[in-house]
Amino acid sequence: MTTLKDVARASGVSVMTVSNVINGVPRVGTATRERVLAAIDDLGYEVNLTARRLRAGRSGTVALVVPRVDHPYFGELAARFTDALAPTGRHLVVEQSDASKEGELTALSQARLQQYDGVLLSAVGLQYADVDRLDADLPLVLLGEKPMPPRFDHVSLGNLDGGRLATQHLLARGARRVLMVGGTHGLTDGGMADQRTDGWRSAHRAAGLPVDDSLVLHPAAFEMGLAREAVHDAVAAGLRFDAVFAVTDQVAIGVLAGLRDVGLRVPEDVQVVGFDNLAVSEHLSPALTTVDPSNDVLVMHAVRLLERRMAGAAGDAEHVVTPTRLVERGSTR
Amino acid sequence: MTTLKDVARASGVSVMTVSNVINGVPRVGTATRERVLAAIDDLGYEVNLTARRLRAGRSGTVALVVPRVDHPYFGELAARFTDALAPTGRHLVVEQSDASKEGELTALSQARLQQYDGVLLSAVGLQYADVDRLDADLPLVLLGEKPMPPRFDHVSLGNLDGGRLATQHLLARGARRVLMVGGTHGLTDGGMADQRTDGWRSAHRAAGLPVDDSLVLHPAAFEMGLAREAVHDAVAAGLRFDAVFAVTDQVAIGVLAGLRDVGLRVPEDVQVVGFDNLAVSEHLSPALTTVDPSNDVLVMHAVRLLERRMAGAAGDAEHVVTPTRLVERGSTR
DNA sequence: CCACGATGGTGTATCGATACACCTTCGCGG
DNA sequence: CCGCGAAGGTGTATCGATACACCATCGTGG
Repeated sequence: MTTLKDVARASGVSVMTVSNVINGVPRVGTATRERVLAAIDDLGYEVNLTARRLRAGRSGTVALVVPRVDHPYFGELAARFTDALAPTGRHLVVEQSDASKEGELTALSQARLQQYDGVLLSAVGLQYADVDRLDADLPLVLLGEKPMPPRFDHVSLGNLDGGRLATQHLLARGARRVLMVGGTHGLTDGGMADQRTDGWRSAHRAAGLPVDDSLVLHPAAFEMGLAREAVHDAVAAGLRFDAVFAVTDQVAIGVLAGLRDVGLRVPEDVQVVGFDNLAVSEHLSPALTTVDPSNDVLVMHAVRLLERRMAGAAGDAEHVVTPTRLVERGSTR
Repeated sequence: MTTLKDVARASGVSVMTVSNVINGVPRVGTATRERVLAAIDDLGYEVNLTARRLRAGRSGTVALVVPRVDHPYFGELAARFTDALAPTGRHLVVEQSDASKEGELTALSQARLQQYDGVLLSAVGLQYADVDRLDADLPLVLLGEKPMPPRFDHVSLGNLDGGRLATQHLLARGARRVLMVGGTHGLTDGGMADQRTDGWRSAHRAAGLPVDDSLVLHPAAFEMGLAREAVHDAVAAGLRFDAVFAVTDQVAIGVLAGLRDVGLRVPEDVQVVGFDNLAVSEHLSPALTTVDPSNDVLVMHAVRLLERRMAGAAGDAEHVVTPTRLVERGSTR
């Protein structure tokens, strides 16, 4: 492995001069610079980022911590962040927090996160205490909906509004019994599902309709297969409904499959609304009506806030909630 | 920030003893060990991974480089690798190579990759020369189908077999004009699409049927929206076909949508087969018949080969191709 | 009763790049 | 012709952890 020293020797200057050339410090003469650049090219020298990071403190890298990237929502989010960070000259790496060895949250350890200039941390699946343990002076922006230590900047989606929007839409289209798949009964962790379910409740109240908690189905996880089964079970149990609000598009995909399995037509027999507006949703059969949570706004704010912290700003934490918007497609009338 | 020195001072021992405690070196007395651990706990000390990496060489981290994680195939792959690496005590981070600033392949630079103990590099979207530039002694396993420098271990999917399998299945089910969406005309880069298209050709020849290249549609990218439009255009142009082999499930989703748009029924009018067996595919309407490329086998081999290199093995590079398997669902008869 | 091995612990150089203070040399104004 | 500032360049300490050689103490077998 070639180091600064090798380049210095090869070009007959000191290591500092080589370092200065690499970092574009202007105090190097043109002839010298060229000699050094030639030597770098010659030896195929590349800077050791680990050493630079240790000495200079900066790494040029930002981490995005999400539960798993095989959930399309997080995959799409990661790609958005990558694009948003590219113009700033910083590089994004993705860490998955669900993949813990023996329940240890390795991805979340202070030691690991400290390697980065900044961290975008999706709060989904994390506990308040885990996050509270983190150093306050690590540039960190929280994403997602869980209640989290207020000392951190926090950007979240408009879950309450979105849940209300989705449900209102169904009610306005004539639905009277709106199944909430992936909802929660009462407050659990104050997270995404709680908030979206609250929106569902709130829309019922606003319309002067009763809130029937037996319509709230809570599968063990927000996965397509489980949602599909939940629909089978509900129908088998004789539960009557004329619409479904699925807590995520992912769940909605399972719901659409489940309804098809039991011979119910969408939107004629049952209307369906999702949440997230995944890329795949407009290509489903039928195309999925869904709540668009303005991920672009989320990303924009998160990057802005993180840049501010990385630049050393110490001010109060900012808490942002994105606007939501209903995207009407074929799964509702 | 607290360092080893602080802990040493607080517990009245040398930094080396603290280091030995942290690394579980057995030459530390029980009483001392406990005193040190107490001090660590007290001060909230966490090891500086950057310093450790610089000195000790190891980082405990493996990078997976994929084009983008918003493509479900890569998202699912990343999650699989994360799970496969967890038992080895190593940590996975995901880098995206498509996100280049001004066309620069930052994720692929030697400097960046050298930070990791090992690298799993998806060759999709990379050039031979880019990869050839990399140091041979970096533990690296190539994934994917492009022709790449043979000095690296390389695990790829059985694209040729899979393409043949898919097409054979369609022909066996009575199809006579199989549209290949996302195929290529002749050899382009020897990559995934070329190989799958070859499989399509090969199946035709094996069945004694003519190979009609006008049936090969090549959208600009393997995206749902473009595939959907490609189907519209083909139908509008009067192209006749009774089946579609989509180069990926992602493309197949677009194809299903496109066929629905123009009023063609699947599988009655047109049968469809995809490739990848994404999680979503079994929940589509109709459920998608697809080629399962044994990603678990891919992951297993890749991890095995990488471990071998990280352990210092120097032997010849191994090249593995995974077996493929057809998963029959509702999109074929 | 001494030599020697086991046990427990320490000092120092080092990984590679960079911050910072300092040193030359040269041109030019007074 | 001297002094001073600018331009170009260098030496050294340092970031934090670890490898390695070395040191001290003590128990025990010959």
